Amino acid sequence: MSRWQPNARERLEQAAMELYGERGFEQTTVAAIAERAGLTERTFFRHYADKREVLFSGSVALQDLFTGALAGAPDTAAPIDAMAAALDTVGEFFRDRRPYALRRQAVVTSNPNLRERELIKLASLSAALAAALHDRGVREPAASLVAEAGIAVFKIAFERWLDDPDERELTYFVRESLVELRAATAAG
Amino acid sequence: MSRWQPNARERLEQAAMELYGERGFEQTTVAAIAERAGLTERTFFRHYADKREVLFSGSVALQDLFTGALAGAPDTAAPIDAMAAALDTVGEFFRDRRPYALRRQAVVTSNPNLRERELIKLASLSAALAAALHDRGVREPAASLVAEAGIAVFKIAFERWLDDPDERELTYFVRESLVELRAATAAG
DNA sequence: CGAGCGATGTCAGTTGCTGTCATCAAACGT
DNA sequence: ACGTTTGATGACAGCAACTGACATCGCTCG
Repeated sequence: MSRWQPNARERLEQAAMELYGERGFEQTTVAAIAERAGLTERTFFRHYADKREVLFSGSVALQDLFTGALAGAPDTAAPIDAMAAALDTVGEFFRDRRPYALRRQAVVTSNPNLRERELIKLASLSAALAAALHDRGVREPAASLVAEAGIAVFKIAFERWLDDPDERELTYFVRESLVELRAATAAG
Repeated sequence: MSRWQPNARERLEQAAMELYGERGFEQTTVAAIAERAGLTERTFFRHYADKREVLFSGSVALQDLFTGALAGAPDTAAPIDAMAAALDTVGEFFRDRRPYALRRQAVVTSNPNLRERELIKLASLSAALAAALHDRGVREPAASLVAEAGIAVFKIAFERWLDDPDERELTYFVRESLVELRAATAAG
């Protein structure tokens, strides 16, 4: 038998989500999270750089999925169409994850520090998408603009998806937002 | 004669900019900023909510300028054209501010905490722009999408403006980026 | 001229976060 | 089979960000 229980990171993440939800982010000490996970405060900081990061372990997976889908689009696809395909893939990914996303979003949006962290994760994602577009031969500033546009569509579609009482799929809102963006920029 | 020197906030901001530039953000203590400004640490926190905020006092002015310009566009202008007009106004605003913007951006981009703060200021600006578009009768999700697109254009144009060895004006890059965005979203 | 206000100072306390060293089970090499 | 190394954790000390409570004292207003 092992000296310690396995899955330390998972336990820390679950304890953090619970406590941030119960008492709020500011009112939760790292010591309390560690205690609920059966670990010490020092060990928390070995797994996560700070108190916010514990809610963002999934962001690398999202980034890999997103950039992979973008790179996997047909070479002949225009940048915006490759982005549309990648957005569809990401929409699929969240198909069964709405309950968790709802709980998590409630915690994140209720605290400015967590919102800041979320925004920098999206900025990192945007930079990765721009790099993937460079690999497709897209030049600046088009690559960065299409990347930012994709992130904007994703952000707004994601919000609307979580708010939707009819529980339509994320893919629906992603497509809706992309159509709206194209219409809005084409006008005038 | 007054009991204290006037312009405490200005002195704190200048001291902070200097020290963040000289030693870096992390290596600068709030006590050191306060000391250079001839004040105490406690007084620093009476003027600024935290160590980062001292670099962002100008963000409300930018937000007011941006939303005011958007609201001031002709009623007949399409949302994207109103945004284009507002972006031009903002471009003008920075005409003589490149030297300061360069110094400040060097400090902000060199520290993740400051980048996070900058991103949440831009998110707040985006929300204000979306609200101004609502006032113009634009509905969701178009309002938020055009707002986000405007911020994306501003961000990318701003970067390119600061990097430009030819020192062309911000307005030039704003227009360039907007044209590129329209071309990219129209394709396909 | 006295009362209250407002900006600052002083001080103690909590908490996020880091450096350093110790511990000990498991994997590894011989 | 046995010593060694490794890797995750604990224990502890310490710094700096931030907060609450109370004191100070010029200035303004009546």
